[in-house]
Amino acid sequence: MTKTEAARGDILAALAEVFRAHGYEGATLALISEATGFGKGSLYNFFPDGKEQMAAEVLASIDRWFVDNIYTPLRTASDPAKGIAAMYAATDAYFRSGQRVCLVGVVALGASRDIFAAKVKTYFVGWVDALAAALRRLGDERGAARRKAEHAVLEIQGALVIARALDDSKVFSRALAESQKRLVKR
Amino acid sequence: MTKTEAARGDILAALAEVFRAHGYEGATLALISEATGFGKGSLYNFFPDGKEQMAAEVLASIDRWFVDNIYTPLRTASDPAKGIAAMYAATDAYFRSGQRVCLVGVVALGASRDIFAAKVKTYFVGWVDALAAALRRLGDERGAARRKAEHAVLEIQGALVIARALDDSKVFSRALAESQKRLVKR
DNA sequence: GTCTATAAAGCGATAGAC
DNA sequence: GTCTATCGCTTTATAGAC
Repeated sequence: MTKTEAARGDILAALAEVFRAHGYEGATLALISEATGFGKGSLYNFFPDGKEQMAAEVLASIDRWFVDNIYTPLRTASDPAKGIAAMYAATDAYFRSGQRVCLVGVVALGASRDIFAAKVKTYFVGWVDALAAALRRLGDERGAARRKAEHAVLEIQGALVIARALDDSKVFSRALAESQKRLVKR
Repeated sequence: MTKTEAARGDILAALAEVFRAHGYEGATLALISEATGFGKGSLYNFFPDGKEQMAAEVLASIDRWFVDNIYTPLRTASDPAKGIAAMYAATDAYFRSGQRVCLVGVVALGASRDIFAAKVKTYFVGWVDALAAALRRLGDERGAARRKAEHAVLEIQGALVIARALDDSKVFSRALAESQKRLVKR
């Protein structure tokens, strides 16, 4: 990785936090400028197409992170059950036990969904598919694996909403633990 | 109900749709003016404190609707199982099989959560409590009823995210049906 | 009560100096 | 590359005519 590529990664990480905290509509260039430490001129040098490009690249970088750190390990783990356990652990860490919101989920619920529909779909389909593959390796039939995987991802997104709404991170970690237990057991 | 109270109800309904579609930050007075059919001057005559008051009253009206049409029936149904079935049916109808988003959930995930934290909490606590009361009447022990109720509400919110993300309303209705089955059975 | 006109501030985006 | 200055537009909110 070159030096400028690494710097771009740092900028995308800061951008992601701003979009997470304020949503696409609420993330102003003033907030972005403050969070990244770059003036507007520099930001438009990095992202000629402005805010939309920033969000698109952030979503792409999040998807990349999940592919590398969650989906691929889930598919290639020698023990699928351990792979699933690692997924839940990584998910709890990534979302800071529910104190950090899922930007892709926020975009899915918001008005900007139409602009980023393809990226939103890719993210969730990737998650469901990788989890379903692990469940099949655990012996589940194709349809059951898909259905259970979709439901587990749904539970994670729901847990983020409820944890934020009740302002209680224990709700999130508990929901994840129960989801995992349910997934491996039945 | 007086004539002006009914008119205010109509305005709040139109306001709710705008906030649902664009979020708190994205709901501009221009959009609100178009949706309600009132000029900005009239809007500030109805809501002297502007956008924040509009959203606060919308959230209050949503909570009132859920108390009247979901929480209270859930508590007073002669058959708790039928009360729960009615809740799921009303929920599916209210959210238009997942094509309509939950404004309270959207607010919970967004930056405006801090402003409306109390109202968000009231809404979800009211739902969980009412559902837990029905489950207790079905024979569940106190802790189990609470835990299962919280999980069911979590599933509804998660289903809204996934249905919007995958752009598939079948996902929502199917998730609700499975949630209901799971809740009454075990 | 409802409107139009307008204020004051903030918005995304661009130009141009360095 | 990064900045400051600025454009043109939109934002929330207010004032005042009717």
